[in-house]
Amino acid sequence: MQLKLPEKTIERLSQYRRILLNCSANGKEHIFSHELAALLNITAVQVRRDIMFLGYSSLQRKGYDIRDLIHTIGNLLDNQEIIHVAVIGLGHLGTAISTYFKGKREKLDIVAAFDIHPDKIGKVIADVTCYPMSELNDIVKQQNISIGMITVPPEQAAEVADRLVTAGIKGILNFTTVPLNVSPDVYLEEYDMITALEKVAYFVKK
Amino acid sequence: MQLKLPEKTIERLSQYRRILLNCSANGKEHIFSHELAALLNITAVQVRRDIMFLGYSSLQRKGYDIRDLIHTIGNLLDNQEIIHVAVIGLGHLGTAISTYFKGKREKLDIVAAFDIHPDKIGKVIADVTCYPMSELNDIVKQQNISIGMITVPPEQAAEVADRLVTAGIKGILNFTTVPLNVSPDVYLEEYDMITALEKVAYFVKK
DNA sequence: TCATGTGAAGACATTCACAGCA
DNA sequence: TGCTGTGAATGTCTTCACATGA
Repeated sequence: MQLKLPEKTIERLSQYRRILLNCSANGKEHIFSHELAALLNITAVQVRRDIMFLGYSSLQRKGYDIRDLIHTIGNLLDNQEIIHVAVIGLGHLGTAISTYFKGKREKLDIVAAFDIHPDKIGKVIADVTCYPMSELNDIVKQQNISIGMITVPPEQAAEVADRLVTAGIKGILNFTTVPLNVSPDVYLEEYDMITALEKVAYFVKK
Repeated sequence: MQLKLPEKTIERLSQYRRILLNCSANGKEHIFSHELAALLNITAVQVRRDIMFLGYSSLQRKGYDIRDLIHTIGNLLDNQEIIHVAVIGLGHLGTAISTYFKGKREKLDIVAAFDIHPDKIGKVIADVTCYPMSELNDIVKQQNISIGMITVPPEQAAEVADRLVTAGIKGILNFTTVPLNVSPDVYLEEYDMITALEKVAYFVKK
């Protein structure tokens, strides 16, 4: 569909956009590569290299046009249609994530949450309704949900992943601490906080 | 202190250990590189290469001795003394993380939480007491806390980071969506869920 | 002069391919 | 034979160095 972007570039584009949106909200119209770099603790060359991949060109001398750049990044990262997302597991983590995301991106919409606890079912958090796990398959299909975020306790993660795949999900973001195994046509991103903390601990001691 | 390990290897070592602990708890004593690899969706060569860095050698033919390997990894990742960790912001995210971690690692201990809301203060979640932000500086020093996990709303992240650095913290794990800027002798790890979700969305559409 | 865009070099990470051991 | 350990090749990412343009 598009020239292939390096994975790291994609991550940074997402971050550039977030910062640019913020700058734009503050009335800023142009930005230099070194300004953007400073805000993200990276080098200006890195920023320019990433923007190079977009094929975007600045107005020399005045830096990049913020509004333009936001659109260019959006064209690359976003889908045409809105992508529907579900949260599985509405404990503290699931709740935090739902609240966080809701309304943050036009093209990404959390449309449902699932849980097994009867007292959670029917609850509405940040506009997201919680359904029983038993309806997962039907609702994923009905609502055309293509991404699932797994925030259940570790013991249940593998089963939830299977059910998501069976329901026809296309991407999984796994917040649990167990690595998952899914069919290769489902994109899986592991998001592992224990590893992150242990890494910090490792560098702290040195 | 030790030969320098590649960053990626450190991340995987943390994951290997988690899996090995699990295997060990199930009574398994030896493991082949390809078994470990399959559990993490990586290649067996990768596993062997990482283990090579440890200087650890297997009993040929029977795979790696699980107990030994756990210790070898521990010697590398862990500190001698226990590292004290604080959570700043005891909303849903902070609560989830505290509950998650508590007691998961011998050498990493969450010893305090901080919040500004009066109704949170004094609460005890998973054995972690919540203190008012005003006491942050004192408690970090008293308790010899060297890592802070920031789980406050984005608007407050920068200020919290500054206060942590002033208090003498050595490492920060930032769960908020704003990139932070700290002095270079503080190790900073950004842990950005919006980027992770946007990345999944990108790969899903293709 | 000051910032961008980019070829080329360098650093880092993964995979190939195979020797060697039990 | 089946697995480990590793030199060498490949691939990916970052940085250097500098030509170019306003």
